[in-house]
Amino acid sequence: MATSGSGHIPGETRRSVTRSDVAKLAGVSSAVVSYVVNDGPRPVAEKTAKRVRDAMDKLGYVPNASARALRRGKTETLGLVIGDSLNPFFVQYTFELVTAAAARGKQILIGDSRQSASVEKGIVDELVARQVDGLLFASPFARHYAAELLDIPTVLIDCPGPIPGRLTVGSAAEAGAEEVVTHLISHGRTRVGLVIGDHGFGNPDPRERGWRNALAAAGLAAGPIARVPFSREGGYAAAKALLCEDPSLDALFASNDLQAIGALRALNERGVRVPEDLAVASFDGTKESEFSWPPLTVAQQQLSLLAAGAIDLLEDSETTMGKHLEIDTILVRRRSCGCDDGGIDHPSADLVAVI
Amino acid sequence: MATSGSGHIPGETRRSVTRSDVAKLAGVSSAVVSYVVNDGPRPVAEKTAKRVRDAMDKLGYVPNASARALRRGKTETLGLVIGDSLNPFFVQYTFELVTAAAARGKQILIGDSRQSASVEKGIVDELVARQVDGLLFASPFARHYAAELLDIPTVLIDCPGPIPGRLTVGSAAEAGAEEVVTHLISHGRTRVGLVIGDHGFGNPDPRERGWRNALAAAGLAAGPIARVPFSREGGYAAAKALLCEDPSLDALFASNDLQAIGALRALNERGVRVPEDLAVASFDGTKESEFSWPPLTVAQQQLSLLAAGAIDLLEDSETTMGKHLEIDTILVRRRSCGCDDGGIDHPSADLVAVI
DNA sequence: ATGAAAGCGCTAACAG
DNA sequence: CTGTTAGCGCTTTCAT
Repeated sequence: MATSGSGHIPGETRRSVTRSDVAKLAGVSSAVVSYVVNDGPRPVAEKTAKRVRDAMDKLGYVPNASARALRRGKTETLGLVIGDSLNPFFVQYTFELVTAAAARGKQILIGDSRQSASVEKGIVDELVARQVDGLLFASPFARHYAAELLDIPTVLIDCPGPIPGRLTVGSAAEAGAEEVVTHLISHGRTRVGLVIGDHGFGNPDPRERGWRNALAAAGLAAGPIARVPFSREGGYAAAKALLCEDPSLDALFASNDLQAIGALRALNERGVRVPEDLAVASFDGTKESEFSWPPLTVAQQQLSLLAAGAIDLLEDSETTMGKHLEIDTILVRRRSCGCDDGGIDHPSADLVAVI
Repeated sequence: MATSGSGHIPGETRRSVTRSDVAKLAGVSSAVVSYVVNDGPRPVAEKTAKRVRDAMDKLGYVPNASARALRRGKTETLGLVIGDSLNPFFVQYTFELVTAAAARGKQILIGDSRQSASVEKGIVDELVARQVDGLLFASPFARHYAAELLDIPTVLIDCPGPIPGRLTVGSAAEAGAEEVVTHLISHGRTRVGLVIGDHGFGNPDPRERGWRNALAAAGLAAGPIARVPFSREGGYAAAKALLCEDPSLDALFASNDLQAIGALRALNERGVRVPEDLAVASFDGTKESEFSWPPLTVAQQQLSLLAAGAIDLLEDSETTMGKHLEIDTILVRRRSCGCDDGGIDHPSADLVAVI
């Protein structure tokens, strides 16, 4: 036995260790190394297998994923295309998707289309070039050209309703929005404004419909609407505009957390008290909504369920076609609507060390 | 000419279009297709090239990245290992890294180690298997075992100071912390607490040193310290603990935005007025810090500079070795320290449509 | 200016 | 149980 523990000879040529290096050192054929690495398709004598594993360790062998993908024609990898990777909602969604995929032994490659159709085209090409086994889309353009790529299984993961012939996943947005707006109304609010985006996920946006439904069911007139980007800045501008447009406003429903958080800043700046003067609620329920001031009452999307569902749908895409998976939102009551807010959801006071 | 516009025959076998399909259709050899795709290494007659391009379009040809990587031995891809991909700081950092890499024609593969050394090991193996040309680490474990993989260029991207023989990038954290704490003191604060993490980036953490320096320079005694996780929950717990530990506290410096945001919620809940009763500042300067209430005064890290520097360092890693790139932080004054806060940084009021 | 062909590292028949 | 080998799609040297 050589004494070189870590197995890599410094200053040596850069070529990486291959399967045949391992085979040579273990005194077997390269096929056997393959059988050991993949635990099949043929059995290997335990004694031999051990020799091979030792050789792999010694040489620091890592199988070449490109070669494997080339040979197998599949990569155990999924592609994810997002329209805005800085939005905490998609950040959390991505995290859950990666987790769900990992549980099924799959990796995820992420691309941010930056809301641009042409950038997105490039990303999809790249993902296809990398031979992803499936594609997940959280992007406005998806429904259009994704139709051309039907040779690769595709799921639209931020989709408000079924689309014929497509696999889709989404929250029950209309019902969720209606529930949270109804809750606002139950606090005695009668003039509820809406902050919503323009090129959202559906037309009219189901969150807008939910807001209308709640108002109508309570016999209230529709409040003013501000259409702004789905961003903190958008919400900030919207709140300012709405406040000056309609002084009788006593509540606000925002179509995502980001807009609500922007609105809160505008409100706080002007000394409008939330919830006393104006109640606020939003749709999404990201972590950030729990730590705003005041903490936001939200229709919370169940991301781990959505994510697991999306991955499952992709897995079974051979057999399933044209299915829509809908997950209910959860009404989370916090301070911004006027409910009593009992502190954060998962305290960790035990972890404090004060000196 | 066939009339089938999109070029893909539905119901046909799944095998994807290869270079030789294109070659056949264009009536050239596969080598020529390669020359056209790569614009070299041999010139191609313009007429021939056009025929090839037409064939590619017609067939919807996308080069197979695995085959190319296998042949070339490189992937034009970088690996990024993060300890917590949900932290907005790393989210923004990642975004900038992807942008900087894209500008140089490189992709980035991201892995989240979830603060676990063993998970991280798996991620690195996966990245190595995928033949990344370089590795970026924003993770506590990096400095240890990354030493074994010196055959692949590596940059530590969240590193407070030089490490012999390693490429490192980081903000001037000690100076930045000192500047922002000094600023707190300039508002007349004399009892400044510290909220900091445990297994941070350096020991003692440079942010802690900066805080001490500022206090010492002003002839003030060190305030109380709370050691908590680098999370919103951690900051929440820390503020509660510190408040009850030391009622004379009139300022707080948090080692990251997340902790400060958690602290703000605890303070707001208790009716402690910020900044009147207690000033707050933090380190990082993510977007979230601009939209908290009150907005946070921060030592802001210059992520686009750090990211561009990190990518450059990796590019030149052949020639450069053991370099540390340090970028200054920027003091951003907002309401939480007692400064007048003039509204958000990039308003977009022009984008509002009110109905 | 273009074609033929070797070979990157791996998997999976097939043959012992 | 293990060895031999063809070939995945691509790049590139060597011919032509």
